[in-house]
Amino acid sequence: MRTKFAPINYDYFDYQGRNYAILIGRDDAGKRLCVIDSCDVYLWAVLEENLNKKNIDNLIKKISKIKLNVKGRNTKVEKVELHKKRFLDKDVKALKIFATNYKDLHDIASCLKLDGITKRRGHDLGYITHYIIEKKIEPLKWYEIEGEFLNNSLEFGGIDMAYETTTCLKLNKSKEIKSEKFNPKVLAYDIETDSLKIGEGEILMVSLVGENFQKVISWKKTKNPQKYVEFVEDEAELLEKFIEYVKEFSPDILTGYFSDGFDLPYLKARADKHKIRLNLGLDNSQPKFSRGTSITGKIKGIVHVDILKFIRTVYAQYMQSETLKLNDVAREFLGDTKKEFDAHNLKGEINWKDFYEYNLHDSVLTLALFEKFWPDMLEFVKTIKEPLFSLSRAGLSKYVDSYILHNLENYNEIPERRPGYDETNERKIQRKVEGAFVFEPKPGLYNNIAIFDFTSMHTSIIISMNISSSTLLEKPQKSATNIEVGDKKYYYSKEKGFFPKLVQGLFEQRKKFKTEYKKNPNIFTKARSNAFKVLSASIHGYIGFFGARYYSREASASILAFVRKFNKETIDKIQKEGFEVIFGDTDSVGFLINKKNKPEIKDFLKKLNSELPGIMELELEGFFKRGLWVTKRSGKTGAKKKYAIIDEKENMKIRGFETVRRDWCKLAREIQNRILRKILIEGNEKKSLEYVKKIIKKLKDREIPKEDLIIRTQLKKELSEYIAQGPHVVAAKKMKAQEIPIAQGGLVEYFIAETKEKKKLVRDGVMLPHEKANYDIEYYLKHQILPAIENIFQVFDINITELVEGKKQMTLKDF
DNA sequence: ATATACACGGATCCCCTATTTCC
DNA sequence: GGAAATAGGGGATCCGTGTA
Repeated sequence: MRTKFAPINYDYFDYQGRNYAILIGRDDAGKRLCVIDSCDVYLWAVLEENLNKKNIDNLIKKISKIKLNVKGRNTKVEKVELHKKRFLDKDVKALKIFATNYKDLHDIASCLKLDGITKRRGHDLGYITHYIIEKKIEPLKWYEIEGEFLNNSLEFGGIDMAYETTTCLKLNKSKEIKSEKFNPKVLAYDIETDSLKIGEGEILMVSLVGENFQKVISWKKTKNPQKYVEFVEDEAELLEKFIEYVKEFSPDILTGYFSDGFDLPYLKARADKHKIRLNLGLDNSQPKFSRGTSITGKIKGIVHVDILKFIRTVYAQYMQSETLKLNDVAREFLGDTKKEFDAHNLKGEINWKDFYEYNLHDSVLTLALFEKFWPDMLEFVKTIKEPLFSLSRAGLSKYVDSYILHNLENYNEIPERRPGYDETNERKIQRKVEGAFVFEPKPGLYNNIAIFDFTSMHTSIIISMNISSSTLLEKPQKSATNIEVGDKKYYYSKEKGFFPKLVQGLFEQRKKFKTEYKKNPNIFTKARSNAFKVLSASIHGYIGFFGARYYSREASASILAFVRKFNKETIDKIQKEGFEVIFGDTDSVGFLINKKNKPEIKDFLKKLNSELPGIMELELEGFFKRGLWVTKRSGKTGAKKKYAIIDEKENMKIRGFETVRRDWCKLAREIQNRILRKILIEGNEKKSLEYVKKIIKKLKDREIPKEDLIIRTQLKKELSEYIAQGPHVVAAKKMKAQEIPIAQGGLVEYFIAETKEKKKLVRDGVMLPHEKANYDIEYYLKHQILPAIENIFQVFDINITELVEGKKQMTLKDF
């Protein structure tokens, strides 16, 4: 039979010792299909350079005879071929060694420690990645396929019968076709429990939300519930009903928010308790949880997506919100928030109807978030060619790694291996490479500033200077690009390496899709542009990441040395042109334009650009009306990575100041923000002083609401791991004692209260938000407000601390 | 385990010295 | 008068969170 098909979920199974890929997806009528296919499995053995034909033939003969029995499985070398390949930019002869079962490639590789073989590669990709590379059947793309029905057949041990509700096909042929976007069927879910510890409480209700589908199932009954609420007798029945509805809806994707870490394991634990099979899988199997630091829940045939993980990988660093809680993320991306309901305080009277609504709305938000990020996930899946499941769990290094692996054959390259345990540790303990250059600013308030910055600086250096692990030359060459790193000098080949070429491809596509987005802005062009932007920006981080296949400390150090060199040279050139440089950090430079007009500055920029090599480019970030730089808290030197600027339209950009830091209380942040704004708009500090006086009076009169005094700090490690007992550690301990849930990664909230004892330590005054106590006026004045504004007034030669404290008598009236 | 380095700044830790307290 | 306790100064370190 012939049909259209888009694969969503990839899995594999063994039958008679061989591997088969099992692809679950949809046809163009929306019907679910299960496609079974196989591919050659092999690894590469790179040969010594000077082997003659006879040596090679002997080697092939020897290898062809390898037979193994691993865990009761017979596996053998089935075929050996000699190929001309490239490995790390060198021409090599390599043997392609085919074997029976992918899982045995490691054992085959151990048999290949033979004379004449220098490297064994390509057996650590994972079967699914290997399959996609081999067969080019990529996730979420459309194919026209031909195959044979498996109708209760015994082929493959009757696997089609396990997938009883699904049509199964054995694939014969496939061809990619251009077609509409793929629209998956998505179901979001969320549970509410009376204890947050996995499996320790009871599941009170569960909500399910999909297209035209809203359901809350609960055994906590009340009169006149909402239409979407369905009652069951007890928790066991709730679980059964949940399974039933998931099966009935039959989603491609089941999504939750933090569902890997909470909802799915909870459901499984409670099902186990009631001896119910949580048979959500299309083959009626139960979810499987991977071990490791963070749990991952996998359901056969359905892609379980914990949307939180994708957001954390791709968006967290660009987000405004200070936590990744559903409420904050929904507010930022959807403009919607959770329903008001204290689900953690279930003592006393519970308004169940509110609770149902709260539960439903969490799923509504989760689905909305999924839909919001679906274009992004789709584009990433297509770009890195890995299935949605692995994409949604991977970090940026995995994204880059996958992109490289799936593009290697364009360069006839044999893949490099993942570093082993020892190698990883060795890389970790290496001294850090020197990073970027940061110019020390001269504190002050300045007018008319221009800022230049390099476009994708690290990436364009990799491309322009041909930097990678394999283009690094062992010996100096006269014509080669070279760069001094410390007391060493590294040389890079003139001949373009596959890695820089691959990065160039990425970079050019990034430019192309950015243009496409600007011409035709919609969510899909935006997502595509963003996917390439994120990937392109992650390359340098990848090279310096200890787990990377193409890790190179030398390359990373060289890139950073070039970053410093170009930044310093640019600063030099700008100064030589007669401008005063105010700040510079990594890839940007800010300077005073003085009497020069904008076209003159732009001409100057053109001149600078004409002197840059390769694809490197300096661009105008903008003209700014005014900017403020302050001193460090200690000493008189200018503080780096801390400034506030304002453009002609009075858009303010604040970097590094306490205003943008979540571990300062709202009061301090707001005062600082208002002061910065007043100063930047008016060009002086007069009105700000008045404002500060007003606030300090309010503070002293205890008129500041407690909410503005709450300090939020993340608990980065386990409580027991802390050496220093800082205020947030003490607060977390208090929470534990009061049975308020707090775990590693959670946000701790507290305020500082007056204490009777002659206090020395801040932590002695730590109080949780709900605790009743008088806030410590002195602490908030000396440790929050003054530190936040002191350096700003310092610029105008005003000692605000002295004004407030030192001359109390004189200023009593003022304050 | 899951991209990098640079930087700020609060709070505690820890050592030292001077001063106070105790017997 | 001498030993022990205490205060406080200051650098080192821990820690979290920014910028790029």
